[in-house]
Amino acid sequence: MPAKPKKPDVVARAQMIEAEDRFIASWGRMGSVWGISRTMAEVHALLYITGTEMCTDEIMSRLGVSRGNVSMSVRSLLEWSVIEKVRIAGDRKEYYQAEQDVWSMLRAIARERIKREVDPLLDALDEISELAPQASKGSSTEIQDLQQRIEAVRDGFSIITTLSHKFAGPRGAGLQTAAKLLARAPIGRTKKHGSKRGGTSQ
Amino acid sequence: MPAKPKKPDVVARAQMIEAEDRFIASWGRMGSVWGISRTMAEVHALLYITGTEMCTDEIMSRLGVSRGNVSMSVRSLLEWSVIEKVRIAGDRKEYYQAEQDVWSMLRAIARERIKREVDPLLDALDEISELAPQASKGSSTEIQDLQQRIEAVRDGFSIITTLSHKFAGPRGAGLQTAAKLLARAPIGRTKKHGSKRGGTSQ
DNA sequence: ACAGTGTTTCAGAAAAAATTGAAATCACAA
DNA sequence: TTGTGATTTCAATTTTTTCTGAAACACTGT
Repeated sequence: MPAKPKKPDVVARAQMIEAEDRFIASWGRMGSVWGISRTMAEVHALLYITGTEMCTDEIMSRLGVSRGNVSMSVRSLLEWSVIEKVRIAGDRKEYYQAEQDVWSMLRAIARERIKREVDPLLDALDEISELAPQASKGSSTEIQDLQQRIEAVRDGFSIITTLSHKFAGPRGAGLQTAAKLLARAPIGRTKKHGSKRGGTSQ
Repeated sequence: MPAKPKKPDVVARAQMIEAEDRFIASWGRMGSVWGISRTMAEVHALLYITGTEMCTDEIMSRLGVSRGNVSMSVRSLLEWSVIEKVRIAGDRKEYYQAEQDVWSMLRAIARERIKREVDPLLDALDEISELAPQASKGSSTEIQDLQQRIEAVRDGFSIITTLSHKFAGPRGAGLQTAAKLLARAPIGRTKKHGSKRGGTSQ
């Protein structure tokens, strides 16, 4: 048990819990917006923000959700590789711990989202492009236009996917370095949100 | 009225409709995954893939959805600036037409998604960071760690937002050029999906 | 094999989100 | 201003998604 350098007073402790809860709530809310179940996002937030490994029961009681829900959420998070199992000697329970490196985490999230949100669309577009009447010299402009529009979308997403795979690949600092690198290149202009603290820094 | 170079035969015409419907269905399905109402995505898909300006009733009957739903969807799409109103002389109805440039469209989508999915989180994180007990030399490691974790997430998203604003800004070919530029830089490795046709081409 | 823990599954319940449809509102020509 | 047709709004409804809880299952030590 690591020594507590200074025992935080009761007030600070309460504030910490409050801040954690708010973080969990915000992350959970975003989860919904991202098409992820709120609980799944909350479990992740809890493990990340506390940095502690926790077992099912601890998660259940802290978030006030059912065992089944925690079980399902944990499974998805493991698939996403944003948390991992931890075994604790002399304890039969499974403990879970969040990836603590933010960029690893963001890459993992990006990867999963591409997988869910872009790949299926690309597959569908390929299929549709084949199904549609083929454009050729003799085709009506309608047919040519249709093919051209499908192709345009397909190519756009294809480029985005390629890019993402480079940046969000599980190994390497792709996203991080790219982001930092590109953040300085003057392609456009930054907008607000540079308010508090270092912010965009670098 | 532009001449039809070759009147497409009935079969080709049917195939076109079929392809359009499939495109609409796929885009709609993705809409759900993206946290957008299915109808909103379908309306956009319809306007994009046909390239035609359409009025409320045409959209209603083609998609088989209610007037109210079309009205709401159209309003959102206008806010997203992925479609625009068109007035047709001597007609009292409003017509709508989709942005036809794919990169403009993708940039608009990216912009809106950042607005919905990242900005509120950044704001929340700032607030939480203030609310949490402030770290200082005398603080317990718990407090320092908490602040450090909040900060880490904040900075990550902050960089992503900055980047996105550069790439997805309404004017300029930010995303397109960046994508093309970066697509060749060997940061990682590409994976599948280069199957049919030009693919990632350029 | 079995007792004791811990985990997963899944049908039904609850909650959230999307959609309808009709009344209210608007916009414009006469 | 009034009449007409188009559009918007929103309470009620339908559909979809998420969550619960308890039974089934799995693992481990005896």
